[in-house]
Amino acid sequence: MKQWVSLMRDYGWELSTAVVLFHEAIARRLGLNAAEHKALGLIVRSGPMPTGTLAPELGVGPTAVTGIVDRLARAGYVRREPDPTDRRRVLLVADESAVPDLSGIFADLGREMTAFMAAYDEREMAAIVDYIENTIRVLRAQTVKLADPDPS
Amino acid sequence: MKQWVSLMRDYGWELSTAVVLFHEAIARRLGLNAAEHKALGLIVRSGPMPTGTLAPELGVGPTAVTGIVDRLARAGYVRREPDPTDRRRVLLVADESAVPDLSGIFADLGREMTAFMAAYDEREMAAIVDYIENTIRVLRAQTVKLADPDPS
DNA sequence: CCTCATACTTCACGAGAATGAACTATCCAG
DNA sequence: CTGGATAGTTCATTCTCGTGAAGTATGAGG
Repeated sequence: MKQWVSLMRDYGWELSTAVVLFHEAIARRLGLNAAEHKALGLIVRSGPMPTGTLAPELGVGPTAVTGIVDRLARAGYVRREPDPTDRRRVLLVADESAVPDLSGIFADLGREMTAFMAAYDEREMAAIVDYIENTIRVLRAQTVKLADPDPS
Repeated sequence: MKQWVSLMRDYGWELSTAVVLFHEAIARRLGLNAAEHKALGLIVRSGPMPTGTLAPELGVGPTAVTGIVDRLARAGYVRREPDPTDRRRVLLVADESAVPDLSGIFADLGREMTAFMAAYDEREMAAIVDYIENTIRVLRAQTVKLADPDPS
């Protein structure tokens, strides 16, 4: 069992690198820099959100968000909509239709993932899900620890 | 079996996000931007390499590498050494000793990963390794496809 | 040797993006 | 209704970083 440890360490590193490079490739394909890509991801996943919510998530000041959203809006990936409940606010809504060739990439990705995962039985699948869940948990914990140098 | 598919899609997204945020947190902790972090990773993993090798990997011109390496060298993460076989070249060598608090993070990460992985038996472990291998393969393939918009 | 190519650096410049102050519009508490 | 707080934007400024041209040093072929 001991030999798995170093093996997994290498695999973890390679997977991590592959994920990062994949993200970078997507951003480049969309013509977005890191901050814009991150912002778009947040808007797509967390649904319509006000501008102010984005600033702390991105780690930039509120003024920078205006520029980031300007570029995303100009590219057509998001649009600004007034918040009906608070007219000071501007809700950022992802424009799904404006991601032309990327849907093909994600479709390919999903198809290929599904293809090789079809070979797993229930117990193997459960183990994989467990592995992923725990990896996410551990990564998040270490990320928090990295952001907070002095946990007093 | 069908319900796994959408479940895995969400997990894939979350894992991917966690990995990216972890990388960003490391870079910030080291005081490095994306290019510098990427360069350091390449030097650490692929051993001593000449400056010129880095430029295409980072997607920048050779002149930019000088600045990137300057910052890495000033921070103490790498040092320049003359190539004994070709005195025009400058070899970039990672300085392992200059990563103080980060070794603790990686030690924690490895320990926690090892901890929950101890519960898997051989067959489960094999499934997980297979999953990781295939995911890496698929991600790399899609990354290439993204970089090359017109595969003629 | 002499010439040309290669490896890296230096420098001046320019593009991109984040910042803080100031401004407008809106909400809310008293 | 009035004063103060909040949401977002605009503007001028500043900073970072990559580029291209030019310079230095070294290697390789005739």
